[in-house]
Amino acid sequence: MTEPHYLKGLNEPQREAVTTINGPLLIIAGAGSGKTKVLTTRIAHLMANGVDAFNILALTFTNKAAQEMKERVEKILGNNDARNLYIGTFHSVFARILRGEAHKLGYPANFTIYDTDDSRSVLKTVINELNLDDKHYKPNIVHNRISAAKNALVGPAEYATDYYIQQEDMRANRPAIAQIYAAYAARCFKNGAMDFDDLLLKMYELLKTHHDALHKYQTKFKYILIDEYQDTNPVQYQITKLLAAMHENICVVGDDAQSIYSFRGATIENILQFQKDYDDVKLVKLEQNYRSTDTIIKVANEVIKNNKGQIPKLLWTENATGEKIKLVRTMTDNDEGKFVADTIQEQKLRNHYENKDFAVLYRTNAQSRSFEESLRRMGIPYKIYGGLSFYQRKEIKDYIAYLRLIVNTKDEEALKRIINYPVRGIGKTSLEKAVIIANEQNTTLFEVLQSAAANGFKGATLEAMQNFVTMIRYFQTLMATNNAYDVAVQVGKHTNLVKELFNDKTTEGLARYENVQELLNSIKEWTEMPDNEDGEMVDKSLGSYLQQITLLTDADKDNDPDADSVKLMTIHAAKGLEFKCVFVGGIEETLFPNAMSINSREELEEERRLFYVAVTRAKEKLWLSYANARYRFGSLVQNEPSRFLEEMPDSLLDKTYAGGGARNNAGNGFNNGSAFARMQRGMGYSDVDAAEKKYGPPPAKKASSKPSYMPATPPPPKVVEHIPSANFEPSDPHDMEAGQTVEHQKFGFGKIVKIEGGAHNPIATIQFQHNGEKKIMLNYAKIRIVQQ
DNA sequence: AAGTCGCGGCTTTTT
DNA sequence: GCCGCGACTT
Repeated sequence: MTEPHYLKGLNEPQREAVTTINGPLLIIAGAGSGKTKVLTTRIAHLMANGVDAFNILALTFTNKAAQEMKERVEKILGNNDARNLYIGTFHSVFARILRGEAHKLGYPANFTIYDTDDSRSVLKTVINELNLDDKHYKPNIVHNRISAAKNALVGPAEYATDYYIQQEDMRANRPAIAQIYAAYAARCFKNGAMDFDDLLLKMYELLKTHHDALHKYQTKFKYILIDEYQDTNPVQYQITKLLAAMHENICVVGDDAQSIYSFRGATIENILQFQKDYDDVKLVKLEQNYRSTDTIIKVANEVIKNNKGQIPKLLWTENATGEKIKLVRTMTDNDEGKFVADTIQEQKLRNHYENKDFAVLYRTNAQSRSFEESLRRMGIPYKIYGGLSFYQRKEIKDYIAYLRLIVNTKDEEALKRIINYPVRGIGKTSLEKAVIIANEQNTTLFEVLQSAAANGFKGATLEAMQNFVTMIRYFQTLMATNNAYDVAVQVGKHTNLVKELFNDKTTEGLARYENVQELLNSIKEWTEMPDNEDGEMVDKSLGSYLQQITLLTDADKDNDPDADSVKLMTIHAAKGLEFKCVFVGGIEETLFPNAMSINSREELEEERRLFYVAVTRAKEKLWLSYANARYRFGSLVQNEPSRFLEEMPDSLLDKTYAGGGARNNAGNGFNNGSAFARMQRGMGYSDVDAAEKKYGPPPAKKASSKPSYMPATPPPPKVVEHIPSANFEPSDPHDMEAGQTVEHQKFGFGKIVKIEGGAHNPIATIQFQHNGEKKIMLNYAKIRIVQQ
């Protein structure tokens, strides 16, 4: 028997993973171990052995990954049978299923999908209606809490009665969250809307409560594959368990070392539980890395071994040793940005890299700014993933709100957003009145507007409401016979939305107009794209469009993935990706590991896994950088180098200094003095000596440096010099309170006037003897309590 | 009713 | 340092 061509080039464990067709299969796949190749080849192998694509469900982490896998399967098989695969993210696959089944749960088929902003907005409304203070019950805090509950399969009733949960809410002084949760869930239902978590939760409910639906999908999905299994949460686990129960042909792929989403309920327990839930789970480990140099792999291994509790495995590679990892210290975050831009320029010239070979990774979105600025200044094309997305822009949200309302008039969030935009004379007062009536009559806001006369509205307001309703109704008739794009164009015309923006000739107005045009183009593109995935229907309706648009991940929104540009993103967003050259920035205590995560072993280990993910994105070259000080909340804050840096062996590192102004950096061999160290001392930086001891003297500024490369950082304001006492030992911020006499490392002695800002980030107002009154962030400043 | 100004809160990470 | 919100203005 001849071996199928696609098995050639697979190593032994890969081959085993691919050819194990039946039964539960757990693949532990280290970073860069050919996981995607295994998954796609396995799907191809299933199909080559007679499995119908209709019977395969594959759950991936992004829709883009799904698309790519589909294409690769088609390539392997040399036909287009793969188009019938059911493949996508958990959220988009379930949204698609729910669209057909929503009526069973009392939702309209065209249910709206609320993104995080929508959820918070609804929460704010609900919180105010319950006469609670939204300053205390902050919508995002409440939302996180509700989201966590949903992901753990805890409904409102159980939430209210669970002793442990209630204790937690009591301790946080937020006892009414249970009440808010119930009201929020009811409001979403009334609005005909599901939030992100509902897409999972309602899918679970559907399978749990509707036996016919369970049977239908169990029968359909004879083979199930799940990627990034370490990042699944309990709802996802339960859903896939239900779906797989009939055939038990379930293959999950994950790497516990890359589990980085516990904050949204993911747990690697799912991997361990998997082995308990099924009999005879076959375990395959993919440990050979094909992506990175040996040095990168060694460093990654060294760091991750500091975590306790892992599934035993060792990543190894036959790849070349490669260069040492460049560990770079800079003075400020702006210098860090300049260093990255300079180095990219240099590497392009010297080693013929292209822009797209580079990625800049960071812990928080806020860090993108300094990189962005430097790259722009150097004229290097770049693209930022994440942060404020296209669809979060006001003008886009407004436009989409119209489309949402047309599809689902129950969607109160959408209605409120556009009822008076553009201005049509339905002001705040009238709207509030209508909301009250809707709540009293337990009907929707749109229905109140529809019977505005009967509800006592008069004159111009009445007329405006009637016109508005008539217009929306008109769009709905269009929708019955037109595709998403045609309806969207008509909306723009009739509402004057487009004209209004067109007439705004300011720069921002112009940008907004262009954004709306881009939106229309993208709708057009979507409408014209062939979409016969399951061969059942070609649905180019507005409702279908809206449901998929909300679920696009950042990677999916990249409309030109082949563009030659440097890529900037958080490490989370870089999961599953690889780049020839990687910069990881801001590797400092309080940033990475993040200050929020240093209080428990679990959280710290997740930060370390995140660091591991960052490092293993690099194929050829890796730069790790940290700044002595960086701007945070508008002021310069000093940070220690990250503890993770100490976990890497010196022998694999190439430590350099790239202070503000150094044009040339890594490995340039300069070593003629320490002008920068002196300059830093003069500017009041205190950690230069320590850093020099640790990392050796920094190379001096290159004599020919252009003035434009001088530090952009203004010198800190003059302070009256204070020499800390000999026994200076910073006190715990939690021990500080108003009235105490304290000593600040730099500002000297003073008295705490008051402390604000909550326990997580206390800010003290301190009256100093010689330096006036200052606001000090206690988490960062070094302050000693002198006298209670 | 709409626009302007100043204050405060914010920074984890995302579907 | 930026964005959103509320208060205040026209």
